[in-house]
Amino acid sequence: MKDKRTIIIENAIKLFATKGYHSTSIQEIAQACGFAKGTLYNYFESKEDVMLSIMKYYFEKIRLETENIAKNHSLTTKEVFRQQIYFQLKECVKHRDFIEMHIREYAIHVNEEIQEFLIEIKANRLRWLVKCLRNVYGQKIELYILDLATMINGFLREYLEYIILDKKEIDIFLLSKFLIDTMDNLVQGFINNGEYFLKKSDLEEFLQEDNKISDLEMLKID
Amino acid sequence: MKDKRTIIIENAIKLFATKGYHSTSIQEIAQACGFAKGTLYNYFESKEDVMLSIMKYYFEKIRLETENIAKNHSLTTKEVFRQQIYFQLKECVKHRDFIEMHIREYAIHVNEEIQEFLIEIKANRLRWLVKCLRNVYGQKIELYILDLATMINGFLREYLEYIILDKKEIDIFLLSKFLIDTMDNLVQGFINNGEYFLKKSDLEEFLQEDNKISDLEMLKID
Amino acid sequence: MKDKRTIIIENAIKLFATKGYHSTSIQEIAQACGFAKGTLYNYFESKEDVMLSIMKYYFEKIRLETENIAKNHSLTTKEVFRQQIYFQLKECVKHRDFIEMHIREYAIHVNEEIQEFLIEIKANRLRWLVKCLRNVYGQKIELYILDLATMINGFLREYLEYIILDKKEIDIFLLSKFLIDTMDNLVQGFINNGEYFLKKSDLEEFLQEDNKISDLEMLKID
Amino acid sequence: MKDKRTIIIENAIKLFATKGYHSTSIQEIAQACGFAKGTLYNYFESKEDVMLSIMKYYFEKIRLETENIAKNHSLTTKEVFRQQIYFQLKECVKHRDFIEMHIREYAIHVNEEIQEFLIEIKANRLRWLVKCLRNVYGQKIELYILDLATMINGFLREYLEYIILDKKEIDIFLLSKFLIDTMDNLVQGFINNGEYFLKKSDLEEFLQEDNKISDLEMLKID
DNA sequence: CATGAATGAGAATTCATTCAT
DNA sequence: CATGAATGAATTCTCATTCAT
Repeated sequence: MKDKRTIIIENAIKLFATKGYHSTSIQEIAQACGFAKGTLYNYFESKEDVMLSIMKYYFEKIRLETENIAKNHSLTTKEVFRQQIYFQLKECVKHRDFIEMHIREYAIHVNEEIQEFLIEIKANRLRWLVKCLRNVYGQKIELYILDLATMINGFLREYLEYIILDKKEIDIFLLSKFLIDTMDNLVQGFINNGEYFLKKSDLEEFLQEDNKISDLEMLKID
Repeated sequence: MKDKRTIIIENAIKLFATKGYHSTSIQEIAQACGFAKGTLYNYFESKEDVMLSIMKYYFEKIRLETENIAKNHSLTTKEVFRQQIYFQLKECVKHRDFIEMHIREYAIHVNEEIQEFLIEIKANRLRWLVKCLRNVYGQKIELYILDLATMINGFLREYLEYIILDKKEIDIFLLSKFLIDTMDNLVQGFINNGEYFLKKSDLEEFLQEDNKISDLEMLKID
Repeated sequence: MKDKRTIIIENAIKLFATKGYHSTSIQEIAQACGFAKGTLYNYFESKEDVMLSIMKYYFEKIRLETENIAKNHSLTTKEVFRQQIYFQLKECVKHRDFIEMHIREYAIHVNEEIQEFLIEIKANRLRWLVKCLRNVYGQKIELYILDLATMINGFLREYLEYIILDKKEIDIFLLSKFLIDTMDNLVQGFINNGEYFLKKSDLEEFLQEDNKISDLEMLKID
Repeated sequence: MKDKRTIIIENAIKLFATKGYHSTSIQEIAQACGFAKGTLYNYFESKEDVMLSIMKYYFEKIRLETENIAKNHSLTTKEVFRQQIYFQLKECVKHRDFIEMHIREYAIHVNEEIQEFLIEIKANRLRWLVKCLRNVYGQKIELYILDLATMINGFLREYLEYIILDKKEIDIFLLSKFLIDTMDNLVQGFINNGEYFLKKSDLEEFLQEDNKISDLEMLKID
């Protein structure tokens, strides 16, 4: 049963990425899978459910793969972080279809459940980044930690867009190193200036962990 | 006649932002406007045309408003740039609905024309940022200018998302100053390290100006 | 007032002939006339009324023109008939648009009134042909007169179709002579054989004249 | 599956014949069939497709039936021709709805494909008539063969109209004999006079057979 | 009279979902 | 489980007609 579900998810994602969620019909997905339309409904409750399942499936997949890879390390925390970023980017390119869909139809309006799921993913990621930064730089960046996490997210997103949407051939290894260096620069700058923008209270609901998606807790690696 | 078009655009944008393009029907837009369904078709050729018009309307509006504001200045180029960013953010908040729609349905699949329009907007913005950076920092950052522009974009996008999607009350003036400071940090860091990532050849097609949308040349202020 | 009506009719006929009644919109007719849409409704009650008026207008026009031409004659009845046929064909070519529309959308379903009008036209034409034949050949063909009239109609229709639909360049003068000769042949044949097919009782309702359309009584020439 | 297609075609034809193509909605056809609207779209691509399918279906049906009937004959070529005409008339009456639709909406503007199909049918019929005439009368009528074919067509059309539109009860057997006799008269007359009107070059494109519709080659019996 | 914006009924078509086989 | 025909609600778009200016 897992097998057919996977086939459906992987075909659906491809179609959603190229044609968009709303412009892809169940019929087309079934056709791409080589199944009958009705068969899809034995594995998914609805088209919306396909979408939600895709998200759960891929985020979980990416989380697992990242987790597995980043286990054994007698390395510095910074190098661990760099490797994690590197592998995340690598996974993103590997699941290019999903990421493309995700970029294109960010927070696409399908239903409440998906909406909430995406917010959780976002919050989860922020918490993970904060934890990583804390591991790497220690207490001295506590004041700037939210701004740093936010900026890193923005950078990654922007570069990912070049890679995915504009199909640039980019050296991901170099990019991960470049990101770490840039991060060091920023940290140095923050410490010199003493300035920060975001306060913990600004992102309260993002930062407090609830148990909703403990089973997906994406990217919670260390 | 201009009046009704504007009413339609402003109601449509609100609906697109909250419900998404595909989940909003012409019927609903008409209802929100207090018009009959047919009336919309006296002002727009199709639903797609509503979407494209929205984009042209708002980008033009934002461009014009930014342009007007940033005219008289006996200020440093850096301060000019900060004010421009400040006003852009302000405009984004003012046109919150549009920006929300834009964030949510980035590169949404409507049709080719809209796709191309969005690419032009993106390219245009990159060129503008590059020009600003050159004005502010001069030749010494030429090597890093694409990375800087990319990062600033990512930075702004991420903070905008907090403001728009998560409805944070954020002090935009402070944010603009914080951005400039961060930018200074980045520049300093780049110059110290001598490292860069993006090469001119990577973004060739984005950088070469064509005349397609000279009439919209968004945000080309100085 | 007559003037604008005529402009409308003549533009409408052109459009109906090329695009068909249902595929031509009031908007298009108005545009072709250079009027506003509303203006049409000052001259016609509805689109259906335009169609009916077209038919009345053209049949009347053709009738009048034929009538005028065929007045002075010191000719044989057969030559008169030939000339009438000749002029009718000529008029048909002159009003090619109307005839084309008429051929294409024969008995088109617009409304009851038009339906009835067309039946009257058809009956009228049959009566006229019968009268002509009686004038030309006298009592001896009385038995065969309905078949003869029917056949002549069929012949003319078929040749007209070549001229109008297939845009053949055809010598109408020769055609009228050819028709008369063929008719002579048929008459000779009928008289030799003594056979006929249609009986007066078959076409009763067509043959009995009522006054419904006395004002149009098309083609009632002599 | 064939079954439902047939039900749809037969109901559609009835409605098209009485109300006209454009005044009949898909809804009405579905209702007449006892199906849901959507069901029609499982069997036909569009309303236009229904129309084209009707034409192909009926012309093919009539062709097949005529073909089957006219096979065994130890008869004169003239008698064969008469029987063929007889059966064609009979089929026309049998498929009264289709013929009525065909008469009423001759060359109706639906789309290019249907337009072309009708022209092919027309050309095909002309070629078939020419071949029959040649079989029956031999070389001596070669000069007059196009006029003869045209006239026979006009003749049949006119009488068919009485039968179909005016619902006359007519003895088709007698009509077929009457047609043959009339044809003989015409042939005799043509030969006596030596006159003809249509030249081969006038109908060139109609006469040259192409392979487009070889599979429908309507009424090509011998 | 002339205008043309407004109307809204109605059309064709799509497609997620159901369900009998 | 697999199928795919049937469904019908929903959608976009058209267009004859009205009517205030």
